[in-house]
Amino acid sequence: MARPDPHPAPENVSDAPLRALVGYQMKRAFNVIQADLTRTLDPFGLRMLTYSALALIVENPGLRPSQLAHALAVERANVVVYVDQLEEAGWVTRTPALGDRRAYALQCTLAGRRLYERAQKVVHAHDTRMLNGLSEDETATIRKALAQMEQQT
Amino acid sequence: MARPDPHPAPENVSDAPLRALVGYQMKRAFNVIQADLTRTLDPFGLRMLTYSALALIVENPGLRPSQLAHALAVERANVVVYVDQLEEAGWVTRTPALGDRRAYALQCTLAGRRLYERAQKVVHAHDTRMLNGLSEDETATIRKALAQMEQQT
DNA sequence: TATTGTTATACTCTATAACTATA
DNA sequence: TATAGTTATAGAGTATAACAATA
Repeated sequence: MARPDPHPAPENVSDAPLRALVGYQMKRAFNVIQADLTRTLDPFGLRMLTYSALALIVENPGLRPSQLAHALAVERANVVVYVDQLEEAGWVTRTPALGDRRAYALQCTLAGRRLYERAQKVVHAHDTRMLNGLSEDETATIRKALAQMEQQT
Repeated sequence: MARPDPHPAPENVSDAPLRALVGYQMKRAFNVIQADLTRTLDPFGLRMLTYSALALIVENPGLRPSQLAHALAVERANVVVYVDQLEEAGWVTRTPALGDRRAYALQCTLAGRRLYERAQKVVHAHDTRMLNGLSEDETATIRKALAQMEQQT
């Protein structure tokens, strides 16, 4: 007579111990947001990082790549790639910085500025959609908490 | 006579338009948390994903890889790699599932369970540290918001 | 036909190390 | 010596496509 399966597949998978971790919830939420934002920006030829880099260059003409790296909280080496892509697409220019021949001044082109303005609309709409159903107080709390987590070493 | 630099480096880089996006704040906070958790788990030979996979296997003996993929919200193909790593380290076993010769039942070993219990402590401490200074109400709000963002398509 | 586990692959994000030109 | 930009590289996360075995 056959004995019952010693390892039956669980019918209800419990992830309670993981769900208890805010860090785990953050990861899951962020993955969904990231994927959604990637789809949102794809028609513009941008990704979250190239959009962010473009935004900073539009807002801060003459920005140096090292400043951009610091503002984005990534290594300088990675910024090179983002700027390469933005430059190849004709949205950003590198011009030699006066007064320091090692450095470059980043500027957006007219096409770059216009692209940013169009993309900004959909990004903000995406962000609003993400917060759909949350009160202003709740949103403020989230902003505060995220800012604090970022500081927390 | 030299004209002034037409592209001086901005003295204060403005990232206000990006900071206005909760998605951007999420990304920054998550990067910090992720890096910190990676360092926390490194001494155990685990990463966030292998820790999560191990947790689910410990809590749900007999779990199928496809169930694990669903629970982790990743593709089945990626789960293969996590289970490979956990199996090679001797923390998890794959045994043929009775009743479906395509499937496997995942089980943790005694070493796997003990590792999980030790790692769980530091992970929970990490999570608590991350929320340091936030009230219970605020934490509850964040949990609610994150859960909702994850649902938001 | 559909599903399970798997392999192979590609793209992205991130970091580190080392190089060059310049400061 | 130190810094700015760069190149090369490696590890990790994620997704898609396609396959064999089985349902």
